[in-house]
Formats: sequence, C-alpha cells, structure tokens
Amino acid sequence: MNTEKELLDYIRNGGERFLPHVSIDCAVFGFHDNELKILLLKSKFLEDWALPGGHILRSEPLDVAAQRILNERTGLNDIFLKQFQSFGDPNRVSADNMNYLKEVLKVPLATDHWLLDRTISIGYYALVEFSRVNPILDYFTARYQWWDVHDLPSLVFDHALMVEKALQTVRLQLNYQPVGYNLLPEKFTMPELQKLYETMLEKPLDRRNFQKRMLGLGILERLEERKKVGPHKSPYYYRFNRKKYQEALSAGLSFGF
Amino acid sequence: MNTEKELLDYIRNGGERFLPHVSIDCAVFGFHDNELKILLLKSKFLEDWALPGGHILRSEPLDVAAQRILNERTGLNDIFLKQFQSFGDPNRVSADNMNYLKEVLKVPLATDHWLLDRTISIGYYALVEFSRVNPILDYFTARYQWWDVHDLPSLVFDHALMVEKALQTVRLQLNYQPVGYNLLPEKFTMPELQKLYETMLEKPLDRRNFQKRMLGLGILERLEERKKVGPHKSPYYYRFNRKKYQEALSAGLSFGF
DNA sequence: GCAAAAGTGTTACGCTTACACCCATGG
DNA sequence: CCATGGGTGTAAGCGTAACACTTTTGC
Repeated sequence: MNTEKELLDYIRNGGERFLPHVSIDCAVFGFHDNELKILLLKSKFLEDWALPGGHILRSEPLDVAAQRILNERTGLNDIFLKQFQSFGDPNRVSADNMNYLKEVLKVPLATDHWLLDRTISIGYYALVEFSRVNPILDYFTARYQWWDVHDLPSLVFDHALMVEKALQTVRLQLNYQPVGYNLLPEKFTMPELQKLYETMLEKPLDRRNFQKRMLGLGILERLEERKKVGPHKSPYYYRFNRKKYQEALSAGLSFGF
Repeated sequence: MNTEKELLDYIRNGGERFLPHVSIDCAVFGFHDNELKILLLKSKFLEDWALPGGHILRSEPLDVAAQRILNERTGLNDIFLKQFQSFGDPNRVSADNMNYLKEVLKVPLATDHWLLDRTISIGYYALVEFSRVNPILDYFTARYQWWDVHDLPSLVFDHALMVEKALQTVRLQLNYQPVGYNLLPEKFTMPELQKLYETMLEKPLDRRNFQKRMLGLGILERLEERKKVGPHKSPYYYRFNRKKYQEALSAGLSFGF
C-alpha cells in the first residue's frame, strides 16, 4: 500500500482478498541500550501509536500471515514469532476509532463495511535483532519508533492490553524459549546476555552464578575475540551453538530463572 | 437448537446474530477413575467426534461466549475456562467436511454462505468436576461421552490438534493453575489428589514427599471424615481452603513440579 | 491372619546462593 | 595511577528426593 490508489483499493475491495472479522497484530521486541524495546508505528491518520498488524489472506495460514505482515514492514525473514492470545472485546475498536477512514480518506463506507465490522485480533509476539530491523513506510504509516516497554506512548484501540499480555507471555516463557538467541546479535558478551536477562526478569543477577549457569547449559561458545568497550578489562565475545541449542530446547532446556 | 426449525433458522440467518469467520471450541477436561478425560460429542450428521463449540454473538466478549456455549451444553456455570490458542489453517475445515450441511439437511447453500466460508477457531480449555456435568442434547447432537485423553476416537476437522495443544497447555500450567481445585470434587483424599498429579505429569510421585509438599502450601484443610474404600486403612478427606488458595495464587504459588 | 493401601519423619545429596580478589584498559 | 568493569572458585544453606515401618480394614 504505497500509493493512495492502492490504499483506496484495499479499503474498497480488501474484503475479497482478505478474511473479514479477523486481523493479526504483532508485538515486536528488540533489545538495545540495556532496555527491552517494542516497535510501534504512527499512522498518518491516528493520534496514537499502534502495533504493526494486518489482515489474513483468504487462503493463508495464520503463522504465514504474521510472517508476511512483519516482512512487509521490517524486511526481516524467518522471524521468531509466537501466537500468544486472541483479543475479541466487542468494543476493542470502537466505531469512533474507525472514523478516520471516512473523514480523512473521504471515502463513503457502509456500516457493514468489512473494515468497520467487529474484528477479532490474533496477537503474535516477535523477538528480533534490534539492529537488523529497517522499517519500511507505506502510505498508511508516518513513521516507526522503538519504545522502551517501561515508557510507552498512548496506544490505539486495545493495543496497550496486547503489549501487556505479550510481555507477560515472553517473561513466562523466558526459561523455555530462545530469548537470548533471537534478541541478541550473532556475537555478544556475557555482560550483555546478563543485562538482557536482568531486564526481562526485572531483577539483578549475580555475575558469577549467571556465567556458571549459562556456560553449564553447554549452548555457548567463547570466541577468541574480545569486545573493546572502555577503560577496563575487555569481555569475551560468545555465540550460541545453534545445534546444541536446538538439542537442548528439544530436550526440555530450562534456564532455571 | 432443539428443533429442526431452530436449526434451519440458525443455518439460514445465524450470520446476522453471530460473527462469521470465527468460532470457539472447548476442550473440557474432567478427572475420573484415575484418568484424565475429555468431553466429546457425536453429531447426528458426522462420523467423527467433536469438541463442543459454537459461534460468538455479534456483541459478545470471547470469554462470555465460551462460558455461554459450555453452559448451554453442560448446565454448568462459572466454569474455569482459559483461552489457549487460535486455529486458522485455511484447510482446517474442508469444504467436504461441511457437505453434510447440504446433503443431510437438504438446504441449498451458497458458496459464500456464512457457515461454509473459512473460519478461525479460538480454542479454550475448561477444567470441570466430572460428576457435575450433565450434558444437554440438542437437535445437532446425538450424544456426549467422556474419553480418556490417551485413547481418543477419530475427531472432526482439526480437533485432534486442538486436544493436543490443550493438553500441552494444561500440563505447562499445572504449577500455576488451580488444577486440583477445579477437577476434583469438594471433598477428596490425598491419594486421589496425588493420582491427579501423577496422571497430569505422567510419572509416579513419592507419597510422603507429595503430602508434605501439598500440606506445606497451606491451602488444604483436613476433615475429620475418612473415606471408606476397601480392605485397608481409610484415607482422610481434604478440601481446599478457597481463601488461602486464592491468596497463594495471587502471590505466585508454584506447586514445584 | 493376611493382603492391600494409608499415615508418618529423617537423612543425604545436589543445586542455588552468597561472597572477594585480581586483572585489563583508557584516560 | 586510578577508576571502572570483567574474569574466576569455594563454602554454606536450603530445598528436594530418597527411603521403611506401622496402622487400619475387609475378607
């Protein structure tokens, strides 16, 4: 949807290509500056910020739709994505909230229009490597911005609830999901990994015990290279051993937090 | 839907009262004879067994819809119900699977009929007290039956997948959800409670450690009464102290399994 | 009296936590 | 040389798991 023409076609005829009454919204998490961040977009037509989302093609599986929607917006492929909950409050998107469709776009819309009828949204969360995301603007979107999850702007519809539930889910699954693997770059230091877990768990961890535990899982490889980052000893780089990580996850790995 | 007339009206005009493209299916778990059971129904019009399910009223919240659907089928109120996943494979209900609507009911249906179009189903699981369930038949349903989760019949659509995911979810949440509270009757013995956990965890537990752990949680009350069940010592009855159970859950209770 | 199941307490082990000193680097 | 942060091992304590004998009951 890069032109007004495409947008109008989407509004008028999207109901033929997409499944009405259902949508997908994605809480995209990244990690940067020792903060857990979430990617939000600002529509040209709404005051508040929103999760990236979209509709499901008529014959498209849900997981594929979520991947496609994020790929169109971030350029990323093979994103770590998990469905976490569906949101269906009948007033989650009020008629008022959709008024921009009529007013801003000057398009006459029937009350049973596919975009105005009640819509259930399926919530996905994504874990991505912060630096690899290059948001792609479309005709709908004014800009993208990463937000610290502790300091969010006002969100449209029920998206604040979605973020809250996505966060809860990620935190609960921290012990069993490859959170570090997906949120950190290829190479990272032990203090960086620890900061990630401290941020997720919202509590400080003991450096020595943390390192013992992580190395004890047998899924990390220490590199020769050290990161040079200031007036002190340089930390080693580590990377995940993909194969061993996969094996450990299959075998019921728990990080023990 | 107790008469053919009501059923026909539902098929013809249900799309006005219910939200199309979305449905709810419920995996109802009970515990009996030391087995975890699931409640399935046999439609008059299908070969295979099915989870109880239904559609969402146009302005009804999801959780309310799930409660209503189960209440209509089991007579139970205030059921412990949790949404666990939405299922949206485009072929989860094939056109062939819906042929019964045309053939058996002899109703001419357009291809864009609200019941034939692709439908996303929101999966809920319920934990109920086995003995309190009195299934209510309607015009659609031939009968209900409890099935051991290890020995299920052939299921319609993608309902086998739903049962599998529901089971996974229940097992994962065993430590944080009041599983015993909802699956057992008011009064129960310690061996019964232990059997429930052994069934859920699929492994034997030590009697003494189990009892210590459960009593240590401070949510059980021992009654004077003992259950008389055979040529051996009679076990005490216990019941949950609701108030303390709620407090413990809020405080982040974990059973430790 | 015997078979079957329930009531009960103690010990050992392992895992988790707490904790401190030395080293490298940049300014 | 000093401030900052990273690398590393050990000891104590707590929680979990292992384990056996006695009691009750029905036949």
